[in-house]
Amino acid sequence: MNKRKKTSTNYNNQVFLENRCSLNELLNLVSRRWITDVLFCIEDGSIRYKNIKEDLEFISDTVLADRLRLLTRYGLITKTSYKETPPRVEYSLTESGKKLSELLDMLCKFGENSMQLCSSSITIK
Amino acid sequence: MNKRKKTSTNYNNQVFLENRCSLNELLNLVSRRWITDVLFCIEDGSIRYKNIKEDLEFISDTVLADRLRLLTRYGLITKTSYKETPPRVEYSLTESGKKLSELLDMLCKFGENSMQLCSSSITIK
DNA sequence: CCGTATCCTAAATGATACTG
DNA sequence: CAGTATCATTTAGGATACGG
Repeated sequence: MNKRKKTSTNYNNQVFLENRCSLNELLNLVSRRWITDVLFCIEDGSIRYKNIKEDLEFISDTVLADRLRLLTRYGLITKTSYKETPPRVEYSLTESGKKLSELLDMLCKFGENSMQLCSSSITIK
Repeated sequence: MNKRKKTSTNYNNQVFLENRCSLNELLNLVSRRWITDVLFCIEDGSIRYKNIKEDLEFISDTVLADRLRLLTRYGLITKTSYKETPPRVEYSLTESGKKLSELLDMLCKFGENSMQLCSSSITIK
């Protein structure tokens, strides 16, 4: 979405971590705000931009467009554009996307059952 | 680490998402930079602050201290302080931490086998 | 309808100096 | 040794306006 500064320690550390373990790259993708929600929306049948936007009422255009681009770029969803007016675009999960969805479900269950989540990680200093 | 502003859309959206699905809270924790690396370090036997700092050569004191606090707060590791001089503090994984570690391993394998990671998510616009 | 471009705010991360 | 306090930087996320 934004340009990165390629000389910062911040940038270098992220590169270091992603080279160290590919989990870090995956988490950097999957933890972006709204992204798993977008994935689950599509899986549950909200396959058009407008539907997703309605389901996730507070998501902004910039972010939704960015998340769809990322998910497509990583091969987790596919985009089909029909040449009509007004334009129609549909998204669907790939096999890889379905697999990831299952893994995320397991993580979610772990969170609910085995961890003391606080309903708001963000209140923790 | 920093205070949050409780009136921002940014804040409200995060609360919305964490209430919507606890996966979001878990991901918000687990995706913080260095945190899985710290967890794996401890699991692999680097149980003291200094050891972890050596293993993760570029991590800063502020971040390492913060990540240890978070992991402890969420019950993923336990901290044992020995009243000696110089002070000795040791960390170890809880059962919950070990379980999470396994799940993260699965995610990691998924990333390596089923996804086209680009070795640098950060170069993607 | 499905986005993009631009600009701005807030949060995450890091550097430095210091302490029990 | 194992951190904390303060401050600065970088990046993610959001608001608004607009376009094919």
